[in-house]
Amino acid sequence: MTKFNPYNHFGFLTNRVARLIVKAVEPDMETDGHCFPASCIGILAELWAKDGISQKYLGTALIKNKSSITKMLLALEDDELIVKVNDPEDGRGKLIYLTQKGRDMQDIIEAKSGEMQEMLLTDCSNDEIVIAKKVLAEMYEKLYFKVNGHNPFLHEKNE
Amino acid sequence: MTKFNPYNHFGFLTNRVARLIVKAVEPDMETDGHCFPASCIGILAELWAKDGISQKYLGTALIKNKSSITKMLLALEDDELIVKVNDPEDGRGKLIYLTQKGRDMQDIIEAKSGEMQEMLLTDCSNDEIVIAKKVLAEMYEKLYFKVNGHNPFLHEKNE
DNA sequence: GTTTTTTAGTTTACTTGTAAACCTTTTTTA
DNA sequence: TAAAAAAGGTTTACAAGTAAACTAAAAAAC
Repeated sequence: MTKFNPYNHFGFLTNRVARLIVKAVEPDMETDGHCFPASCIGILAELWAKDGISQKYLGTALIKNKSSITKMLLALEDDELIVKVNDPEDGRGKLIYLTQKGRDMQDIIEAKSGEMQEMLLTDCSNDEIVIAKKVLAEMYEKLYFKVNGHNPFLHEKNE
Repeated sequence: MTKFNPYNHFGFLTNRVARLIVKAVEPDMETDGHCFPASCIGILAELWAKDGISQKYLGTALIKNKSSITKMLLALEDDELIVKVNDPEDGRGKLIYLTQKGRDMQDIIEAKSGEMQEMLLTDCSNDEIVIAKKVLAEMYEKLYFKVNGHNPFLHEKNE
């Protein structure tokens, strides 16, 4: 058996990088006074891409179950980043919309993300970064389909 | 403000891909009869790279706190994948070693990881895959240093 | 060399996330 | 169209992960 090299495995790399990003970003968020949990950024990301979506959709997109979504939305509602509206076309459903504050958060987070990328990837060329994103996006779409049985919504809206 | 494109952000991509991989792999693990939780693979990965390490190290490597490590090791011990040994050189410490069963798991998991990569990356060239891994490894090392104040252990052992 | 401080790991109490039962509305079907 | 099945969300009960207090050993300070 050959020695194990974790750097060869996307499961290892994506998991560690994702966790470390959260860990690295959290203290910044606190000092900036944005008090919602980092896990909620995923919900905001979906809403920035498309405002007014259902909780069910958020669940499949974020790979979380519906009770988790309910709780996260509660936190975002408390911070006045989103509002819940009864779906006029379906008495069961609710639609989630960003508030102005929620929309404003987009620039802040995108800026932070860009800063981080620059800081972390000083030894990578622009081409390499583009390729890395392409490969990850490819995995994302294939995995999403495998797990959820349909393609991610974001893609249609952002091609 | 321009439309948000999540595919441009490593925070989004790594987080989603990492979660989806776990979700996609879990059912396979159950049918194969490996009953330890997927989160524990991270511990095994560290041990495959270097057997006989401390719990403290596992904590920093996995970005988990020490009580989480204690619990995960309990699960792995129950499944007879690892053993805990008192550190002969430090009465406080314990060293974690793989059992034969734990070592055998390496091939199984590596095979699964390879299969997955092939299935997911049919539209990417080999070169692109290598570059993507390089970029992720770069981020991993920089983030690891930023969060933990020193470089990852694995790197020294697997260059 | 004794006292103080720090460190590795465990235990206990809490927080966050999930599964399962529930309510309400919609869709299916007969 | 009435009855049955399914679907979106919430609530409740549970599981997994974390923080903080604790134990015991080592290192540092004096």
